[in-house]
Amino acid sequence: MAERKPRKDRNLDKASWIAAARKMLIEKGIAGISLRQLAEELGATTGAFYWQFANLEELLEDVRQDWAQRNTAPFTRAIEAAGDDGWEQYLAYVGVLLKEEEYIPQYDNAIRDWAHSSKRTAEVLKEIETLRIQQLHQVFLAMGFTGRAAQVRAYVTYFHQTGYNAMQVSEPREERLLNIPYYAEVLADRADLLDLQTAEAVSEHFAARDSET
Amino acid sequence: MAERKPRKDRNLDKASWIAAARKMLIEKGIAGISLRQLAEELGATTGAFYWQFANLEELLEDVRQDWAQRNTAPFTRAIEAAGDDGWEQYLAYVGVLLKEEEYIPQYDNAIRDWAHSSKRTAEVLKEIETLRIQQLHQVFLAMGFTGRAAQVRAYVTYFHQTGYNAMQVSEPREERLLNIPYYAEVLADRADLLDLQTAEAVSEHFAARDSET
DNA sequence: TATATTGCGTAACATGCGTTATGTCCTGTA
DNA sequence: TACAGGACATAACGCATGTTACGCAATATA
Repeated sequence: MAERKPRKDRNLDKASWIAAARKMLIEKGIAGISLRQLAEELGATTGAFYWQFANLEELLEDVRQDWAQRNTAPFTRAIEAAGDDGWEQYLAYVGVLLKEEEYIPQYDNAIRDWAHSSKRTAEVLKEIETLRIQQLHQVFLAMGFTGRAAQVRAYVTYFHQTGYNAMQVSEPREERLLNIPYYAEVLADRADLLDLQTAEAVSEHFAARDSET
Repeated sequence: MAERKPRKDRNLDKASWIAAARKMLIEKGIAGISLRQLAEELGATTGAFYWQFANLEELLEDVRQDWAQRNTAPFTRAIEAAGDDGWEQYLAYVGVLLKEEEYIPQYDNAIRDWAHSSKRTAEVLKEIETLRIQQLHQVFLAMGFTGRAAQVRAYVTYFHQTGYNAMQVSEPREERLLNIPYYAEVLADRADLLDLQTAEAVSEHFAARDSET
């Protein structure tokens, strides 16, 4: 039962606890996080935890920062890499959403839930969301929309994304891809993508864009 | 400390507990609900609770049903009262959203949070959301949109609403009203409301519609 | 080789939780 | 007026939680 492993094999640094907490937060929500379960997940005990952190809140604050960085940076990178053209920026943004490799929508959901019971989390969430909407606003300005029209399109796009994630839609990937051109028509007023009639065509349109950079 | 009130004054029926639980759920989320605090809110103790319910789960199931009814019926009523015209139905739908008297957006948020930790809640949520999206789909069909275009507009409208609520936007009411015409232009492809240049004009447009029925 | 420090494991504490057993007052009925 | 049952309050049980005190082995240092 002791099973005390030699020092070299164990590597319980802060990052390990943060990673385990992130996983547990995404899977079970903030209420599902407990120190004992975190420790068990890592094959350790609560005693080990208090060597790295002063208390649970200190870990949770690190998780908030982990989220802010992981789920924002991919969009910033993609948009900046797309150049000055607004339409290209929009496609790059949607590309990150569709891949769901770097950006983890469930991470967003968990943070949003948590924000309802934690003032500090609500603070961080609000800060990041303001930043994201400003990013989208710039994209629509670059597309040629002005004033309230650009603002509203940024809102609709981001709220739609948030709502889609929050609902955990169980849409087949093919259906989702086939809808993309219609979203583009509604949100960006561009019919360009309506020519893409199959899911493969939509997918390739974004895949080709990836390898360009 | 005893402070036992006479029987006539107390009225601890099921509805009282459900109302208290609804309030607590909306304010603090599902994790903030505890039997002892509920009892304290009602000036009672946990003993009183178990006279009305077999256990906590039984109350929570009643809360789920309370939500399903309270936050769905207003839209159904408004749309049916609007007649056959799709555009009128859309305006009626937005009217309920704007009033925020019957429909409580925070109640939706709390249920959606809860759904992440409760399989049964996720089940009820999914059922209601499917129903809501079908309602919107019918509205856009009545407006003349067909096939995937009607479907996507139903999605965007509902996801946008969900996202707006989930983000707890702190938008001044005047700003929100001024944006409404632009939402209508994007989502319903109708520029009718763009003539409304002031918040009062938008507000009156929906107020006039209310008193018609 | 002796010692100090790092890096944990172990066990206990106080607290809050849902639930239950039991006691007790109030009210309706005869 | 006596009694039965409804409508609670009270107190305790078992459990999970964050936190802390303490012990101990592995490593670094001298």
